[in-house]
Amino acid sequence: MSRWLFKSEPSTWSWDDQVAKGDAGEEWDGVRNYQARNVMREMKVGDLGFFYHSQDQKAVVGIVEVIAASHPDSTTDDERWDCVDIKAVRPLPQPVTLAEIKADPRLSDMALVRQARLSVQPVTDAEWAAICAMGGLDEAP
DNA sequence: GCCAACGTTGGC
DNA sequence: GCCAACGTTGGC
Repeated sequence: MSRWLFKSEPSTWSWDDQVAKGDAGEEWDGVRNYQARNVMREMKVGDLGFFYHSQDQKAVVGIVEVIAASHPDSTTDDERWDCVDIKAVRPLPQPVTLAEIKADPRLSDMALVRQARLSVQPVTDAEWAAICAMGGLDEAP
């Protein structure tokens, strides 16, 4: 099972918005970037990901699960763009900030650090475990 | 609010 | 196919 990271501006789509959707989840639509789209095409149902708030908060705030594999983005007729559906699983007891991530040598290769503008990213198992621990989870899900 | 990074578009 | 111009994102 693979791990991912989804970046969102909270003013557009926040963790609270995601939680409010419950188990029904929501399309991660609106991505118009080939690299991010290609990342989503690799996702499988049951994969987990981090939910990251860009802009003001700049922190990983929660964990989401992929509940539908890549399919056409319903917000456009342009067939180039696909997206997955995700649902909120649980918040991190303590958000992990970008500053903490940048300060941790284990996380220096993360796309979050290397490619700030990529909105959907892969996360390695080691990075996943490290951030879960930093976020206050006893055990990485 | 500014600016660096970087992706996209369009003219040639 | 190249590259300049332009637009957007996101950190500071």
